[in-house]
Amino acid sequence: MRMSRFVGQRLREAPRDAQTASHIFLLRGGYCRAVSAGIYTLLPLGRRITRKIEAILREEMDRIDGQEILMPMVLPGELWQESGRYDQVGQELLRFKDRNGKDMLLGMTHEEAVVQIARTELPSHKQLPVMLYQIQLKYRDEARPRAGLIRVREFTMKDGYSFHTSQECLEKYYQRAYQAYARIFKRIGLKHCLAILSDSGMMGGAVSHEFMAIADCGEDTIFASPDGQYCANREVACSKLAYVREQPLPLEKVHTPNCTSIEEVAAFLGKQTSQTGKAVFYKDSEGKLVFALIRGDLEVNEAKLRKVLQSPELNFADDDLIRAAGAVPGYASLLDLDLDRLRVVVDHSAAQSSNLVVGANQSDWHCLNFNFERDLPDKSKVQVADIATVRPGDPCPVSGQPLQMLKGIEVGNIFQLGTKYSAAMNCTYLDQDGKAKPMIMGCYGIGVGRAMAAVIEQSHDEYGPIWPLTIAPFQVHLIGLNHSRDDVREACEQLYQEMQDRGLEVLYDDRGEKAGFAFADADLLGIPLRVIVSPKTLASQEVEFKWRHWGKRSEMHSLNGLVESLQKQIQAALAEFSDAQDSP
RNA sequence: CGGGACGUAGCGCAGCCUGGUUUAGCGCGUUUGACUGGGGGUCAAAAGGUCGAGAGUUCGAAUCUCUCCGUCCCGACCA
Repeated sequence: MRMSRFVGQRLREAPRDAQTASHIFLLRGGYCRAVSAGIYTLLPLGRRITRKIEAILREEMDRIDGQEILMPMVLPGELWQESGRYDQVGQELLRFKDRNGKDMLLGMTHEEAVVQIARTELPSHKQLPVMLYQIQLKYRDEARPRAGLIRVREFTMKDGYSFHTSQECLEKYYQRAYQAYARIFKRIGLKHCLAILSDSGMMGGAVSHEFMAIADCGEDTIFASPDGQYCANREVACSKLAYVREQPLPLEKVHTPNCTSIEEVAAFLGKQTSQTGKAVFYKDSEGKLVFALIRGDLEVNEAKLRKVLQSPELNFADDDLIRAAGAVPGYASLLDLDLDRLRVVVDHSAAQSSNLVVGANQSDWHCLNFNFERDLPDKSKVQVADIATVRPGDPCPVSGQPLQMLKGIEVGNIFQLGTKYSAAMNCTYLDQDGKAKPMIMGCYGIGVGRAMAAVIEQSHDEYGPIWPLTIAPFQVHLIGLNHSRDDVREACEQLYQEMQDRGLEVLYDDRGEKAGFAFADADLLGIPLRVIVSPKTLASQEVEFKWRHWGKRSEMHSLNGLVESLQKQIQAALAEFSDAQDSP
């Protein structure tokens, strides 16, 4: 491709809206343009990259026996009513009516659509297992798109769905998918990518992993053990905290005027916050009050609590609701409370610690020496669970080592769905025994544009992206300096022709711009190999070449045999990514 | 949905507070020409604007008031 014809202007300055490296460089380099909040057009540069990522995705999905299909982005509401999600999912699902007034929606994920296919196309156990995948647009009406292509409303996703006759078969396939994902991210060039335990959220299902590209701008918080034995999303991460166990002392009421916060109470009584119990109130999906009790120095993890309560929604309760249940805000306590009027969840930290300071359920009074086992004889109305937010440095649940906190971009995820959708939507097969059974499903997603952005976050310098050869928009950037001179132009044209003949992907800067201008553009394009032709190099029948990741350093190479040499270097470099080709 | 900021040419900004010599400027980019030629060069000329939209105040509004829309940031939410 000749740069004089190539669409996508480089910008000297980034739009003010762009904050993260990937957002800035994607816009400055002319990879994409915003159309609306979280909605982008990919320009040729960006599209060339996503096509390469998509090609890798197809290869790896095919290698684990995936079959590509293409489902529509526009779906009838009734299909989602079958699974129950039409009403469950919130405003991220964009609903609208067609001209006949029929409920329609834009697909944000395709379980329903693929189940519709599976239940008609796969009637027999003999056909299973099967994995169907697609690379298709999704739409999620995000409340807050951000960071360029990292969090968008419309995006391309590779989503795959597997169908099995047994949990065992699903687990086996899940392992293959896991391996395929590891290969994919390696081939795409994501260097720091962790597979972590995650919350399956609205997807349902028991086991799931998220693949996180570690990057400071990532939205997800990860807790990782330094020895690599444990790695989990903050939403599910747990730790092995030690709890203070002592001989229980008698309950004692103490006057604590104007001490409505844990810090105030602890300071007033001369205690550590970890010697107190904190009451946190929420309102669940049905509007019922939730009383969460946790050790004073810890925070409630709402994602965990939501799961314990099986409540998709959870909001802080207002004081009126708390009072209505008979509790006193600021001094609330499980003691002297009618537990039928609310839901109670007690964190292990509060259930297992001895002699905590808790509220007395009376304004300006607390109780010393609360012991859960002793002081709440009727445990039937109380759930004890892990609802604590892990803190950096807390001990790893596996190794006991202090957990590190990392930020990550979720570039992919895999779920063992089980029969959630097949059961709800009557997706059954006839088994050997002649009985209809629901298929056991898994699902596997990767965001294409987000993966591209994540690569920039991990691989750039102050001048622009540094693309891995496997997904680079071009392999070679050929630049002619003093391009108006016949000898330079002719040498460039000849090289350009030869590179194309040999199948190299080459972008040829034939614009005749000044060196500084051309180099600055080249840095923003981030093409791995750069070849520079100028009167200076031609004087010795040479050209200059360098790898983008070298920075400004370069080497000379004789014109003779140049293209062959580049081809070899490219093959060698690609081979470094392709030990991923080994069978799992 | 809560908090904050912003909206003037493709991009970055000034002007607004204190309304009127503003025919709305500047830098980058774009077009034309010349000189240049190794890290966004110099000179000359040019094109490009419903000042986010609407209403109001005023003799007069980019500037003051109100409403709406849009965008970004923090939080909430997020298969």
